[in-house]
Amino acid sequence: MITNDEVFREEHVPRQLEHRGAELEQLSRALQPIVDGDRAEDVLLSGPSGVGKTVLSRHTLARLEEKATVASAHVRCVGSSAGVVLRRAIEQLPIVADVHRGTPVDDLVATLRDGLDSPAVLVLDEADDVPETDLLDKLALVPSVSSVVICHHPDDWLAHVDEQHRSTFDGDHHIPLSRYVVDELADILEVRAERGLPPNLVDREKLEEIADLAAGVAREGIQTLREAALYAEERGHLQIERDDIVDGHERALRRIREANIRSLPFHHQVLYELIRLEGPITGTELHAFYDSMANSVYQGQAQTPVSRRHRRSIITKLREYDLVEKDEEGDGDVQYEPVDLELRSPIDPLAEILPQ
DNA sequence: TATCCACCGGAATTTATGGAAG
DNA sequence: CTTCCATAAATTCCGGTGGATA
Repeated sequence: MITNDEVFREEHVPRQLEHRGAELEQLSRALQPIVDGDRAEDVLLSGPSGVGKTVLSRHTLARLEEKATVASAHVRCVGSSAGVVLRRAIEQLPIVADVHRGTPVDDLVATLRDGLDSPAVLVLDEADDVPETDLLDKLALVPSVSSVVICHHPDDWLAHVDEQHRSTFDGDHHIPLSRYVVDELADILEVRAERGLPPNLVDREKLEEIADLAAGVAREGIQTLREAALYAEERGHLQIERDDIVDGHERALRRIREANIRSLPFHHQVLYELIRLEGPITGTELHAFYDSMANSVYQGQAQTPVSRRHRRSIITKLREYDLVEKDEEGDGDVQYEPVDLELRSPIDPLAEILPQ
Protein backbone atom coordinates (compact mmCIF):
# COMPACT_ATOMS: atom_id res chain seq x y z
CA MET A 1 0.00 0.00 0.00
CA ILE A 2 2.95 2.28 0.57
CA THR A 3 4.55 2.64 -2.83
CA ASN A 4 7.60 4.58 -1.75
CA ASP A 5 8.56 4.33 1.89
CA GLU A 6 11.55 6.56 1.34
CA VAL A 7 9.48 9.75 1.49
CA PHE A 8 8.26 8.89 4.99
CA ARG A 9 11.71 8.33 6.45
CA GLU A 10 12.95 10.54 9.21
CA GLU A 11 16.03 11.53 7.22
CA HIS A 12 14.17 12.23 3.98
CA VAL A 13 14.89 15.72 2.65
CA PRO A 14 12.36 16.90 0.07
CA ARG A 15 13.57 18.66 -3.07
CA GLN A 16 11.10 21.46 -2.47
CA LEU A 17 10.48 22.89 0.98
CA GLU A 18 6.86 23.92 1.40
CA HIS A 19 6.02 27.03 3.40
CA ARG A 20 9.54 27.70 4.58
CA GLY A 21 10.43 30.13 1.83
CA ALA A 22 11.35 33.05 4.05
CA GLU A 23 13.40 30.91 6.41
CA LEU A 24 15.15 29.17 3.53
CA GLU A 25 16.00 32.53 2.03
CA GLN A 26 17.32 33.81 5.34
CA LEU A 27 19.51 30.80 5.98
CA SER A 28 20.80 30.75 2.41
CA ARG A 29 21.82 34.38 2.68
CA ALA A 30 23.78 33.71 5.85
CA LEU A 31 25.57 30.72 4.36
CA GLN A 32 26.07 32.23 0.92
CA PRO A 33 29.71 33.37 1.46
CA ILE A 34 30.83 29.74 1.64
CA VAL A 35 30.07 29.36 -2.06
CA ASP A 36 32.82 31.86 -2.82
CA GLY A 37 35.18 30.23 -0.39
CA ASP A 38 34.60 32.71 2.40
CA ARG A 39 33.48 32.06 5.92
CA ALA A 40 29.69 31.83 6.31
CA GLU A 41 27.83 33.64 9.07
CA ASP A 42 26.71 31.95 12.27
CA VAL A 43 23.01 31.21 12.62
CA LEU A 44 20.67 29.98 15.32
CA LEU A 45 17.73 27.83 14.21
CA SER A 46 15.11 27.33 16.87
CA GLY A 47 11.67 25.82 17.28
CA PRO A 48 9.78 22.87 18.74
CA SER A 49 10.76 19.35 17.74
CA GLY A 50 9.48 18.00 14.48
CA VAL A 51 8.85 21.26 12.64
CA GLY A 52 11.71 20.92 10.17
CA LYS A 53 14.79 22.56 11.67
CA THR A 54 17.08 19.73 10.66
CA VAL A 55 15.45 19.37 7.26
CA LEU A 56 15.84 23.09 6.60
CA SER A 57 19.55 22.97 7.34
CA ARG A 58 20.13 19.86 5.24
CA HIS A 59 18.08 21.17 2.36
CA THR A 60 19.85 24.53 2.36
CA LEU A 61 23.29 22.93 2.41
CA ALA A 62 22.28 20.54 -0.35
CA ARG A 63 21.29 23.52 -2.50
CA LEU A 64 24.59 25.23 -1.88
CA GLU A 65 26.35 22.00 -2.79
CA GLU A 66 24.85 22.31 -6.26
CA LYS A 67 26.67 25.58 -6.79
CA ALA A 68 30.02 24.74 -5.26
CA THR A 69 31.82 22.20 -3.18
CA VAL A 70 30.90 22.98 0.39
CA ALA A 71 32.58 21.29 3.33
CA SER A 72 30.05 20.71 6.06
CA ALA A 73 29.40 18.48 9.05
CA HIS A 74 26.16 17.71 10.84
CA VAL A 75 26.51 16.62 14.45
CA ARG A 76 23.77 15.63 16.88
CA CYS A 77 24.84 17.08 20.17
CA VAL A 78 22.38 15.49 22.61
CA GLY A 79 24.21 14.20 25.62
CA SER A 80 27.62 14.73 24.08
CA SER A 81 30.54 16.69 25.43
CA ALA A 82 32.48 19.29 23.48
CA GLY A 83 35.14 16.70 22.75
CA VAL A 84 32.72 14.27 21.17
CA VAL A 85 31.12 16.99 19.06
CA LEU A 86 34.47 18.21 17.76
CA ARG A 87 35.66 14.69 17.03
CA ARG A 88 32.58 13.81 15.02
CA ALA A 89 32.89 17.08 13.12
CA ILE A 90 36.48 16.30 12.19
CA GLU A 91 35.50 12.81 11.06
CA GLN A 92 32.90 14.23 8.69
CA LEU A 93 35.04 17.00 7.26
CA PRO A 94 37.77 16.48 4.69
CA ILE A 95 40.56 16.40 7.23
CA VAL A 96 43.27 13.82 7.49
CA ALA A 97 44.02 13.30 11.15
CA ASP A 98 43.66 10.53 13.65
CA VAL A 99 41.24 11.50 16.35
CA HIS A 100 40.23 9.17 19.10
CA ARG A 101 38.79 9.10 22.57
CA GLY A 102 41.23 10.83 24.86
CA THR A 103 42.55 13.28 22.31
CA PRO A 104 42.86 16.58 24.19
CA VAL A 105 40.09 18.97 23.27
CA ASP A 106 42.59 21.69 22.43
CA ASP A 107 44.30 19.33 19.98
CA LEU A 108 40.94 18.77 18.32
CA VAL A 109 40.50 22.50 17.98
CA ALA A 110 43.97 22.74 16.45
CA THR A 111 43.37 20.00 13.86
CA LEU A 112 40.09 21.64 12.95
CA ARG A 113 41.83 24.98 12.54
CA ASP A 114 44.82 23.72 10.59
CA GLY A 115 43.31 20.84 8.65
CA LEU A 116 40.90 22.68 6.40
CA ASP A 117 41.83 24.08 3.00
CA SER A 118 38.71 26.22 2.82
CA PRO A 119 35.95 27.35 5.20
CA ALA A 120 33.38 24.86 6.40
CA VAL A 121 29.94 24.85 7.99
CA LEU A 122 29.29 22.95 11.20
CA VAL A 123 25.68 22.17 12.06
CA LEU A 124 25.20 21.63 15.79
CA ASP A 125 21.89 19.81 15.95
CA GLU A 126 19.93 19.49 19.20
CA ALA A 127 22.39 21.72 20.96
CA ASP A 128 20.06 22.40 23.86
CA ASP A 129 21.89 20.66 26.64
CA VAL A 130 25.53 20.49 25.67
CA PRO A 131 27.24 20.24 29.04
CA GLU A 132 30.33 22.07 27.85
CA THR A 133 29.20 25.65 27.53
CA ASP A 134 32.60 26.62 26.24
CA LEU A 135 32.13 24.74 22.98
CA LEU A 136 31.44 28.06 21.30
CA ASP A 137 34.59 29.51 22.85
CA LYS A 138 36.57 26.70 21.30
CA LEU A 139 34.91 27.15 17.94
CA ALA A 140 35.62 30.86 18.06
CA LEU A 141 39.28 29.90 17.85
CA VAL A 142 38.60 28.31 14.47
CA PRO A 143 37.90 31.24 12.17
CA SER A 144 37.28 29.13 9.09
CA VAL A 145 34.36 27.21 10.61
CA SER A 146 30.94 28.79 11.02
CA SER A 147 28.12 27.24 13.02
CA VAL A 148 24.47 26.60 12.45
CA VAL A 149 23.08 25.92 15.92
CA ILE A 150 19.78 24.09 16.18
CA CYS A 151 17.90 24.12 19.46
CA HIS A 152 14.42 23.92 20.91
CA HIS A 153 14.41 26.81 23.35
CA PRO A 154 16.46 29.74 22.07
CA ASP A 155 16.10 31.82 25.24
CA ASP A 156 17.32 29.01 27.47
CA TRP A 157 20.13 28.22 25.11
CA LEU A 158 21.24 31.83 24.79
CA ALA A 159 21.15 32.22 28.56
CA HIS A 160 23.84 29.54 28.85
CA VAL A 161 25.96 31.14 26.17
CA ASP A 162 28.68 33.60 27.07
CA GLU A 163 27.82 37.27 26.73
CA GLN A 164 30.42 37.73 24.03
CA HIS A 165 28.82 35.16 21.73
CA ARG A 166 25.24 36.14 22.35
CA SER A 167 25.13 39.01 19.88
CA THR A 168 26.35 36.62 17.16
CA PHE A 169 22.85 35.20 17.07
CA ASP A 170 20.91 38.45 17.03
CA GLY A 171 18.40 39.65 14.49
CA ASP A 172 18.97 38.11 11.08
CA HIS A 173 21.13 35.46 12.65
CA HIS A 174 18.27 33.92 14.56
CA ILE A 175 15.68 32.01 12.55
CA PRO A 176 12.74 30.82 14.65
CA LEU A 177 10.58 28.10 13.12
CA SER A 178 7.07 27.65 14.42
CA ARG A 179 4.51 24.92 14.00
CA TYR A 180 2.71 24.83 10.69
CA VAL A 181 -0.90 25.87 10.43
CA VAL A 182 -3.27 23.11 9.31
CA ASP A 183 -3.33 24.24 5.70
CA GLU A 184 0.42 24.35 5.39
CA LEU A 185 0.99 20.96 6.94
CA ALA A 186 -1.73 19.51 4.74
CA ASP A 187 0.21 20.80 1.72
CA ILE A 188 3.31 19.04 2.95
CA LEU A 189 1.39 15.83 3.52
CA GLU A 190 -0.16 16.10 0.08
CA VAL A 191 3.27 16.00 -1.54
CA ARG A 192 4.28 12.96 0.51
CA ALA A 193 1.02 11.22 -0.36
CA GLU A 194 1.54 11.89 -4.06
CA ARG A 195 5.04 10.52 -3.98
CA GLY A 196 4.67 7.68 -1.50
CA LEU A 197 1.10 6.40 -1.67
CA PRO A 198 -1.16 5.08 -4.43
CA PRO A 199 -3.39 7.72 -6.04
CA ASN A 200 -6.70 8.46 -4.33
CA LEU A 201 -5.84 6.66 -1.11
CA VAL A 202 -6.34 9.88 0.79
CA ASP A 203 -8.16 13.10 -0.01
CA ARG A 204 -7.49 16.66 1.02
CA GLU A 205 -10.06 16.62 3.79
CA LYS A 206 -8.39 13.66 5.48
CA LEU A 207 -4.97 15.25 5.13
CA GLU A 208 -6.26 18.29 6.94
CA GLU A 209 -7.60 16.05 9.66
CA ILE A 210 -4.17 14.53 10.10
CA ALA A 211 -2.54 17.94 10.10
CA ASP A 212 -4.97 19.05 12.76
CA LEU A 213 -4.31 15.99 14.95
CA ALA A 214 -0.59 16.54 14.63
CA ALA A 215 -1.05 20.15 15.76
CA GLY A 216 1.23 21.45 13.05
CA VAL A 217 4.16 19.19 13.93
CA ALA A 218 5.41 17.89 10.62
CA ARG A 219 7.18 14.80 11.96
CA GLU A 220 4.01 13.72 13.72
CA GLY A 221 1.85 14.40 10.69
CA ILE A 222 4.08 12.54 8.26
CA GLN A 223 4.38 9.49 10.50
CA THR A 224 0.63 9.55 11.14
CA LEU A 225 -0.04 9.56 7.42
CA ARG A 226 2.23 6.57 6.99
CA GLU A 227 0.69 4.59 9.84
CA ALA A 228 -2.82 5.47 8.70
CA ALA A 229 -2.01 4.09 5.24
CA LEU A 230 -0.84 0.85 6.84
CA TYR A 231 -4.02 0.59 8.91
CA ALA A 232 -6.13 1.19 5.81
CA GLU A 233 -4.33 -1.68 4.12
CA GLU A 234 -4.79 -4.04 7.09
CA ARG A 235 -8.47 -3.23 7.22
CA GLY A 236 -9.08 -3.46 3.51
CA HIS A 237 -10.15 0.15 3.18
CA LEU A 238 -9.95 1.63 -0.29
CA GLN A 239 -9.38 5.03 1.22
CA ILE A 240 -7.88 6.13 4.49
CA GLU A 241 -10.73 6.56 6.94
CA ARG A 242 -11.15 8.45 10.13
CA ASP A 243 -10.38 5.54 12.46
CA ASP A 244 -7.25 4.76 10.43
CA ILE A 245 -6.11 8.28 11.15
CA VAL A 246 -6.91 8.20 14.86
CA ASP A 247 -5.24 4.81 15.37
CA GLY A 248 -2.41 5.78 13.05
CA HIS A 249 -1.73 8.83 15.13
CA GLU A 250 -1.51 6.74 18.29
CA ARG A 251 0.92 4.34 16.68
CA ALA A 252 2.97 7.15 15.19
CA LEU A 253 3.39 8.79 18.57
CA ARG A 254 4.39 5.47 20.10
CA ARG A 255 6.98 4.84 17.42
CA ILE A 256 8.51 8.23 17.97
CA ARG A 257 8.73 7.52 21.70
CA GLU A 258 10.08 4.04 21.11
CA ALA A 259 12.88 5.51 19.05
CA ASN A 260 13.60 7.87 21.92
CA ILE A 261 13.69 5.17 24.57
CA ARG A 262 15.90 2.87 22.53
CA SER A 263 18.61 5.49 22.37
CA LEU A 264 18.88 5.70 26.16
CA PRO A 265 21.44 3.98 28.41
CA PHE A 266 20.66 1.17 30.85
CA HIS A 267 20.22 3.29 34.00
CA HIS A 268 17.68 5.44 32.21
CA GLN A 269 15.68 2.43 31.16
CA VAL A 270 15.67 1.06 34.70
CA LEU A 271 14.32 4.33 36.08
CA TYR A 272 11.79 4.47 33.28
CA GLU A 273 10.52 0.95 34.00
CA LEU A 274 10.22 1.66 37.72
CA ILE A 275 8.15 4.74 37.00
CA ARG A 276 6.09 2.88 34.44
CA LEU A 277 5.33 0.02 36.81
CA GLU A 278 4.65 2.06 39.94
CA GLY A 279 3.62 5.43 38.61
CA PRO A 280 2.24 7.75 39.60
CA ILE A 281 4.94 7.80 42.22
CA THR A 282 6.52 10.58 44.24
CA GLY A 283 10.21 11.32 44.14
CA THR A 284 10.78 9.99 47.64
CA GLU A 285 8.90 6.78 46.95
CA LEU A 286 10.76 6.34 43.71
CA HIS A 287 14.12 6.60 45.41
CA ALA A 288 13.07 4.11 48.06
CA PHE A 289 11.76 1.75 45.41
CA TYR A 290 14.98 2.02 43.44
CA ASP A 291 17.04 1.34 46.55
CA SER A 292 15.02 -1.77 47.35
CA MET A 293 15.10 -3.08 43.80
CA ALA A 294 18.60 -2.08 42.84
CA ASN A 295 20.44 -5.21 43.94
CA SER A 296 18.27 -7.62 42.02
CA VAL A 297 17.88 -5.41 38.96
CA TYR A 298 21.59 -4.89 38.52
CA GLN A 299 22.36 -8.55 39.26
CA GLY A 300 24.60 -9.83 36.51
CA GLN A 301 24.83 -6.42 34.89
CA ALA A 302 28.05 -4.64 34.07
CA GLN A 303 26.68 -1.44 35.60
CA THR A 304 26.03 -0.78 39.27
CA PRO A 305 23.20 1.22 40.83
CA VAL A 306 23.61 4.97 40.76
CA SER A 307 23.36 7.70 43.37
CA ARG A 308 20.27 9.76 44.04
CA ARG A 309 21.82 12.84 42.52
CA HIS A 310 22.45 11.03 39.29
CA ARG A 311 18.93 9.62 39.30
CA ARG A 312 17.60 13.17 39.36
CA SER A 313 19.52 14.00 36.22
CA ILE A 314 18.23 10.86 34.58
CA ILE A 315 14.61 11.68 35.42
CA THR A 316 15.10 15.14 33.95
CA LYS A 317 16.32 13.55 30.77
CA LEU A 318 13.36 11.17 30.66
CA ARG A 319 11.08 14.17 30.81
CA GLU A 320 12.90 15.90 28.01
CA TYR A 321 12.38 12.84 25.89
CA ASP A 322 8.66 12.95 26.57
CA LEU A 323 8.70 9.55 28.25
CA VAL A 324 7.84 10.63 31.77
CA GLU A 325 5.59 13.36 33.09
CA LYS A 326 5.93 15.32 36.27
CA ASP A 327 2.52 16.03 37.77
CA GLU A 328 1.96 18.88 40.13
CA GLU A 329 -0.91 17.33 42.05
CA GLY A 330 -3.42 19.75 43.47
CA ASP A 331 -2.10 19.23 46.99
CA GLY A 332 1.39 20.24 46.02
CA ASP A 333 3.48 17.07 46.04
CA VAL A 334 4.98 16.11 42.71
CA GLN A 335 4.51 12.74 41.15
CA TYR A 336 6.11 11.06 38.20
CA GLU A 337 4.26 8.90 35.74
CA PRO A 338 4.85 7.42 32.31
CA VAL A 339 3.40 9.26 29.33
CA ASP A 340 2.45 5.96 27.76
CA LEU A 341 1.66 3.10 30.14
CA GLU A 342 1.98 0.49 27.41
CA LEU A 343 5.37 1.62 26.23
CA ARG A 344 7.92 -0.72 27.75
CA SER A 345 11.62 -0.36 27.70
CA PRO A 346 13.14 -2.78 25.15
CA ILE A 347 15.45 -4.09 27.85
CA ASP A 348 12.52 -4.56 30.16
CA PRO A 349 14.88 -5.38 33.01
CA LEU A 350 12.23 -5.83 35.65
CA ALA A 351 9.88 -8.14 33.85
CA GLU A 352 11.05 -11.32 35.51
CA ILE A 353 11.78 -9.74 38.88
CA LEU A 354 8.52 -8.02 39.59
CA PRO A 355 5.18 -9.77 39.67
CA GLN A 356 2.19 -8.16 37.91
C1' DT B 1 7.53 35.45 60.84
C1' DA B 2 11.09 31.99 61.84
C1' DT B 3 12.49 27.43 61.27
C1' DC B 4 12.60 22.93 59.48
C1' DC B 5 12.64 19.67 55.80
C1' DA B 6 12.85 17.63 51.28
C1' DC B 7 14.13 18.42 46.90
C1' DC B 8 16.52 20.49 43.01
C1' DG B 9 20.38 21.43 40.25
C1' DG B 10 25.17 23.75 39.68
C1' DA B 11 29.89 22.98 40.52
C1' DA B 12 33.84 20.64 42.33
C1' DT B 13 35.82 16.29 42.91
C1' DT B 14 36.63 11.46 42.31
C1' DT B 15 36.71 7.19 39.50
C1' DA B 16 36.85 4.40 35.28
C1' DT B 17 38.27 3.87 30.69
C1' DG B 18 40.99 3.42 26.60
C1' DG B 19 44.78 4.93 23.77
C1' DA B 20 49.82 6.07 23.69
C1' DA B 21 54.39 5.98 25.19
C1' DG B 22 58.07 3.63 27.42
C1' DC C 1 53.00 -5.36 30.01
C1' DT C 2 53.05 -1.19 32.75
C1' DT C 3 52.59 3.59 33.31
C1' DC C 4 50.81 7.88 32.02
C1' DC C 5 47.41 10.98 30.40
C1' DA C 6 42.94 13.23 29.08
C1' DT C 7 38.19 12.46 28.74
C1' DA C 8 33.73 11.17 30.35
C1' DA C 9 30.85 9.43 33.85
C1' DA C 10 29.41 9.45 38.38
C1' DT C 11 29.67 11.01 43.13
C1' DT C 12 29.94 14.38 46.74
C1' DC C 13 29.15 18.85 48.31
C1' DC C 14 26.33 22.73 48.87
C1' DG C 15 23.41 26.87 48.27
C1' DG C 16 18.72 27.99 46.85
C1' DT C 17 13.67 27.21 46.85
C1' DG C 18 9.14 26.43 48.50
C1' DG C 19 5.79 24.22 51.37
C1' DA C 20 4.52 23.05 56.21
C1' DT C 21 4.35 24.12 60.92
C1' DA C 22 4.58 26.48 65.28
